[in-house]
Formats: sequence, C-alpha cells, structure tokens
Amino acid sequence: MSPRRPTSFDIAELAGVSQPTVSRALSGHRSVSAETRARVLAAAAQLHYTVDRHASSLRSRLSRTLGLLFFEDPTPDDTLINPFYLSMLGSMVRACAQRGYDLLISFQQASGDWHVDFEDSRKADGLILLGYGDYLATRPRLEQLVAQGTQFVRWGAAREGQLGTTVGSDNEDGGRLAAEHLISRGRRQLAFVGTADAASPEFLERWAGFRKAQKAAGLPVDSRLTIDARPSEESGRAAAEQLLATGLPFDGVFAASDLTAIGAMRRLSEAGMTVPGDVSIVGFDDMVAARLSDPPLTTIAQDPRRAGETLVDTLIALVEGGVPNSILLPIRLIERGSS
Amino acid sequence: MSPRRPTSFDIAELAGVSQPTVSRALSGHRSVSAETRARVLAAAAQLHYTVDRHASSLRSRLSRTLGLLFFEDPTPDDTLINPFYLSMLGSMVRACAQRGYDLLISFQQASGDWHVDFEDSRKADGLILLGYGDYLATRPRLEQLVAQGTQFVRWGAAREGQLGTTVGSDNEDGGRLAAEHLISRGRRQLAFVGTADAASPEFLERWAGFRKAQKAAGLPVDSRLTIDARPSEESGRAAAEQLLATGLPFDGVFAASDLTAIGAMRRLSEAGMTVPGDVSIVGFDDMVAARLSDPPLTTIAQDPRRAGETLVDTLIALVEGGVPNSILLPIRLIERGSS
DNA sequence: CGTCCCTATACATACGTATGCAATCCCACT
DNA sequence: AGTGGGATTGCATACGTATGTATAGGGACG
Repeated sequence: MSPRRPTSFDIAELAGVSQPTVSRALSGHRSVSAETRARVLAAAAQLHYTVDRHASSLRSRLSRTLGLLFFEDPTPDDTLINPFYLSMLGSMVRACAQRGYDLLISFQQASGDWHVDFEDSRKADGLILLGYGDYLATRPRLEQLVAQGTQFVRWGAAREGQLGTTVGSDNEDGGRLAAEHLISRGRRQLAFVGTADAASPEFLERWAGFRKAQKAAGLPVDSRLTIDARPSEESGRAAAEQLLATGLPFDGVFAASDLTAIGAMRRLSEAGMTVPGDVSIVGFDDMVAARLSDPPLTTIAQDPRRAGETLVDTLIALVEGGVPNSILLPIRLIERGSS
Repeated sequence: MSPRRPTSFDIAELAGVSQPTVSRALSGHRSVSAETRARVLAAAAQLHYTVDRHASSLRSRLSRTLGLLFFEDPTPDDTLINPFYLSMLGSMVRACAQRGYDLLISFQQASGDWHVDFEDSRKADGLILLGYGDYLATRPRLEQLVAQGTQFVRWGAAREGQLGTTVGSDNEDGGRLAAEHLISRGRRQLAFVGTADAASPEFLERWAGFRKAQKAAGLPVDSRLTIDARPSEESGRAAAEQLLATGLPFDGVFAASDLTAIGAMRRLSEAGMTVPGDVSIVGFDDMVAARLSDPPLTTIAQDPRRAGETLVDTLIALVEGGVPNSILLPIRLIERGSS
C-alpha cells in the first residue's frame, strides 16, 4: 500500500511550479507555456498522478459523470430490463469513456423522487432517461428537471411540443419498410399485430407508418386486421388465433415485436399455414431469437450501437453548453426466411 | 433554478445547532441526542437537503460507489456483452441502491491499466470484475490490486490458491445435474459439446461434473464423444456434424451453452434424428431462445438475480472491513421438451 | 460541597482542486 | 527611454463535509 497518494502539490514541487499551474497545465488551459506544460506532464507521469475526482468535482461543481436511469415497467419483473436498452449499454459506456465521462447506472420508478435526488446530490452532470416515456402523469417531473436546469436526454418517440431533447428510432419509417417489403413480396392483405394506442408511442408509430405505406400503395386497410398484442410469445399466439377467428383472408403479418412475431408464426404454422408460402411475417427488434426461429424471422432492426453513442453524444453536448437537436435514427430491414 | 443548494450550515442554522452536529446527526453518530437528531432531520427534510457526495467523499475518502468492470473478450465485438452478465445488472443495481451505494460501469481490456486507474482516481471503493478470468498473463494486475489494498470481487470459477474473493455458479454441479437428468431419461451414451480446456474454466467444470456423474452411474465414457465447440449456433451445428461423423451411437447430448445446444439440435434433426425421441439434449444458460426453440430446450440455469446480489453483498462486506468467503451458487435444471 | 466522569455539543481544521486576481516579465512601439 | 500590453505564473481562497479535540453541563459519589 503506497504511503500517500500524490497530489497536485507534489507534482508542482517536482516540476518547479505552483499548484495552480499544475491544475492549468493538466486541464489544457491555454495560458500555460508549452515548455511548462511538458514539465508538468512529465512529473505527473513520473509519480502516476491522477486528479482526485472528488476534490475536482467539489471545486468545479462538475462531476464528469452521466447518470443512466432505467425506468421500470409497471410490471416489476426484477431481472428483465428491456433487452434493447441493454444492447445499447456497451456503446454508451464506450462513448462515455472516450469523452472522459463516467457512467453511473440507476433504476428508478417513474413515480419516485429521482428528479430531485440526482440534482441534489450532484452525482451526475446529466441524465439519460430510458423507458421514461412521455406519460402525462409523469410529465411534471420532467418539468421540474427543466426548471432546475438539469440536463437530460430521453430515448423514445420524438414528438411536437415535447420537453427536452429526445433521441429515438424512426419507428414510423420502420413500419413503412415492413409494409413495402411485404408488398414487394406480392402480399396484398396485410395484418398488424401489436399495440396501437397512445400509451406505447413507439408501437403506435410503427403501426402508423405501416398503414400509411399500405394506403400509399393503394391497398385496402381493414381495421379488423389490426390485432392488439404485447411483446411476448403467448400474446403473439393469441393474436394469431384472433386473426384466424376473423375469417378474413390475409397473406402478410407485421408484428411490432419479434417475440410477438415468433408466437404468431408458430400458431399460424400449427393452424396449417406455411411460412412464407401462405403468409409472410415481419417482426421488429432483431433479437437473437429472430435469427434462430424456424424459418428465421425477417425483421426491422434498430441500431443499438449508434443509439447509445447518439444518446451520450447528445447529452454531453447539452452538458457542455450546446443546444443539440432531437434526433431520429434510421432503421433497417433484415431479410430472412419468414417473408 | 434554485438560488443556491442548501448546505449542512443551512440545516445547522435552521435546527439551531452547529454544522458538525448536523453531519453527525445525519450519519447516525451515537453521540447525538435523540431530540437533536429529530430536529436536524426535520430541518433537512424541510430544505430538501442532501449530502454533497463530492465533499463527503473528499473528506471521508470513501466514495460509496462500486465499480463494475466488464472485461472484453479477445474478440472485440462492440455491442455483445455476455448476456448472462447483463442479466445480473438489474439485481446489482438494486442491491447497490439498497445499501446506499452507487454503481459505476466501465469496460476494460484485461491488458489495460485499470488496476491503477481506479485506485488512483478514487472513483470507487471496490471493484466487481466480470469476465476477467484468472489467466496467468493477467494475474499480475490482480496482485497489484491486492498490494494496493483495493477491494475486489470476481465472478468466475472458484479455485484453490486464488487471489481475492470469488463468486460463481457451481458449474460442476450443473454438469452433474445434466448427466443425471439424461440418465434418468434412460440415456446411456452421452456426448458433451463445448470447450473442455483450461482457458474456459467454467466450461471445463461443466464437463468435469458431467463426466464424473456419468462414471458414478457406472456408464462408459468415450472421449470421442467430447466435441469442442464455442457458444454459437454455427459451432453447435458443426459439433453435431462431427458427432455424426464419428459413427458412434449416442442418445444424449449435453451442450455447455444454449446456443451450441440449439445449433446441434437443429443439425441432428436435419440428419433425421428426432428430439427427444432418438436423442435427448440439455443446454446451459436458459437464455430466451431456449424457451422458444423447437422443441423447447431443457437447460441448466444459473440464477442471475442471486448472482448479482451476492457479488454486491460480498464486495460491500469487503469494503466495510469484513472478510467474506468465496461463494459457490447453486444451479438448477429446467426441464423442457428436448429431453 | 467538591471532585470526577459522562454526555452532548461546538470549535477548528483538513481533504485536493480550480479559479479570480494580482504580479511579473518581456517585448514592441512611440 | 518611457509606456503599454500580452503572455505566464503565483497568491489567496472557496467548494461542503467529516472528525479530532476541547468545552459546557449535569449527575453521582464521597
């Protein structure tokens, strides 16, 4: 165990300058001559000096830390975080490290006091909000965040008149891609499986883009071919059941989530329909299981790496005084066997 | 934006005591009378006071933060973190929050300078090492950690003469469970698919437990029925191919990973074997795809929630001066259709 | 009634850095 | 040579908390 960790005073003495000069030299302040800076850096390297984050943060009132807040689903299933969020984690950590920031991770209930807690304890310079949505009930907390001057970026659907900065995938375009792909495969009677109400803005957008492209292609849209379903295999199976029960003909299905798609595909196969012979299926998410399903699932993929990087970059821009715009990330189609 | 954030001096004035008394009252120091403490707490609540983490850490030399270090695989695939590690994340965050700690997340290359960086910058009181293994080449860094007095806990195989504290699943028992399950299903000629060398200690243990149980049951062990494979579907398919090529009869397969199991199962089906008619298959991990495969995969499951909690609890015990033992977590069999 | 001890509180200070301001130096310009 | 100004550097201090030490108060005991 080392006797004592070196401070900027030790560096100062070794380099023959004052402590403030060390601080300025290390932070790249321009009023330090090149020669002095070099001497300071050499001394710092020699003693393995690192700035003490706590002292630095105390003085500068900046923590060089971003807070990553996962908001819990209403269903408090402990271990299951939205897999897409998890897949963003890697690139977020990396992007933070590159810019010299740390990433603090935290779970919050949308109804909790997180909006004051983070500001009060000064743990983070800015917040990344995952899964917070834009629900009316929780909007007051965002308003307080803005009032406090706390910087934050949300992942989600960018909409008019929204508070703060948003980064999200172009879900509507994803819906369009799905529709156009099915149409290009000669499909004419298209069904949508997934939630199409305002409580799930992302699903709603997928639905809207899908239906819009359908109309644009001059195809009829039958509202009885929109089936409500949640992102689970069971719900997908149930939705397929309902679809069959309508007695209506259909030859293409777009599911707003891969799990739903896989469940529906299973159920339709069991009912004697062949995939992609009788019906083409397109999912959404490109989760691991999509590649493994039988047939492999054609799906719409978001880019988690880019999403994470963009969130971090946007937040850092905000924290450092910029005024970045909300961003809509492109999305792409992955063609596999199910269509 | 509030004019100024309240400090312990503000609380002191409001409660009619001195600043040190506020500090002691809030930290639960016993030399503060119950009445005074109540007055301080009331004042703190009234002003929404929170301790400034930076000042507190600077003074006390404790950050109340744990560092979570993911070590990268040799293959630098950006977005893919070991899914099991990700599934532990939730419970780790929760456990930290419960104990009043924050969790800082970071990626490291095993060859990097992380071992000095974290100690020097005082960012965390202790480290959780995920994926660091116990490779000879990297052991010196662990030694330096110990020499510095840095507290850490590793996830992995607990072995004799190891540095520091380890938490891991009882992989050997997992292998035993797989073997006994297959045997209970009447299987007699058992194959192992996965890595059985020292570079992957966890896989090696699964293999060892599997073979040991086989011998204990009086079954013959044919080393030609141990096939090398990595955790991917392709590798599983290739392994099945090799297995068939041996010409040896087999009626049970234990794969050290679900992905391998699914790949092997596919390939064997294509080759005309029925599952579980001709051959029973057991995987390892219980990933989402295991439930979705056809037939659903019987598998050995680790408990990510408990794993995360145990890692955090152990590290906190260490940080707070305890001397916790290394821990081996139980593992369980999940029976599904593939066996 | 004095002494001692225990309890509860206040006083003083240190943690390590960043930054406003003053001081110095050197050079150019008049 | 005198003045001014830009470029560097040093001085002093503040950030907000935790803790060692001193102090005041109040019983208990002889």
